[in-house]
Amino acid sequence: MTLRVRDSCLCLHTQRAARAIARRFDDALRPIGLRSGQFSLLISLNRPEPPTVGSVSDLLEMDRTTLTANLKPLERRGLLNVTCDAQDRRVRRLSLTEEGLLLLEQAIPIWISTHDAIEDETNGDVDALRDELNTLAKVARIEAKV
Amino acid sequence: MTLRVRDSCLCLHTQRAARAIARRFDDALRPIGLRSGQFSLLISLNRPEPPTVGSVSDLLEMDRTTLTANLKPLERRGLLNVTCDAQDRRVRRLSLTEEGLLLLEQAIPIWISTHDAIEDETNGDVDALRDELNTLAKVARIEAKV
DNA sequence: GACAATTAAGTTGATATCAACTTAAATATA
DNA sequence: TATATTTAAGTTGATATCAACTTAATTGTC
Repeated sequence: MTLRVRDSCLCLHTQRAARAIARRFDDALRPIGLRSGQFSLLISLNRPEPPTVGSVSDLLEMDRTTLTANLKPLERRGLLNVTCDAQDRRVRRLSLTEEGLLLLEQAIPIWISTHDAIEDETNGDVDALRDELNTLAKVARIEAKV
Repeated sequence: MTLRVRDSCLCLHTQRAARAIARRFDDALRPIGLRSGQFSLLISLNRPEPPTVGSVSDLLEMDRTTLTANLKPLERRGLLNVTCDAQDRRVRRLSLTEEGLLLLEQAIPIWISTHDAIEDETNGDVDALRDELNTLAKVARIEAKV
């Protein structure tokens, strides 16, 4: 029985793939001092309208308090700013600094080459995988609230 | 450009799905005091021959030092034992205790119902997803060593 | 057998993750 | 308008994650 669980558990398999791919991007991004999660976070902030804490944590399927914690080292490095919203003072808006934007520009070519290499090696339908991951995330989220 | 990255990045999408599904299993397993990762770890130990630290961290695609850290709370709770190998004294062998096995038996039905619910909701080919996740993990691992 | 190289695992320090609780502001209701 | 409810976000404490460094034991080479 435990064998069946070990071999079929979607949670285990997703975690395992997530750790492996995160390490791959961590390695690639190390020269510019970013981790994979930090890159994903910065990418999520590059919008015309600075997003709120809640909207970014929803986008990343991440606990709100995790995001708060993750912002701190990036804010210390001057890569982003956290400012109060003018209309609603409960709301915090997250924006990239000039420095953050410059670092992101350095990160993009690294992301492209790393991602291309993984896609090439995968030899599968990457778009289908992405769709299935989105479905999985959505299902897990909705179910948890029922 | 950052939009393309955000929408297509396999790293981001895998992390996101991993967080969502982990929370789902965390919720389900909370009544028996296990997190999803702890459940996966205990499941990995339920073998005739107690596995070594290195073999389990390979199986879970997890850094060896992460596994060392994760063992501690479970060992404190008396769910597993860490013992020296008789042949090679560098090697540590990990085994479930009686208590750990009993807890695992309580966890199995929770896993089944949770996993079934997610599979039902997914409406997709879960086996294909699992295969693609395995490929992704394998590719990321091999590439990193080149 | 002595010593170098390799291998298995632990320690430390920084970031990541989430639950439970708290704070503060906006909104709804009396 | 006063108070209750709701909403957005922060704080604290525990576990999770990994890199860099270290320790200790085995293996290889002379």
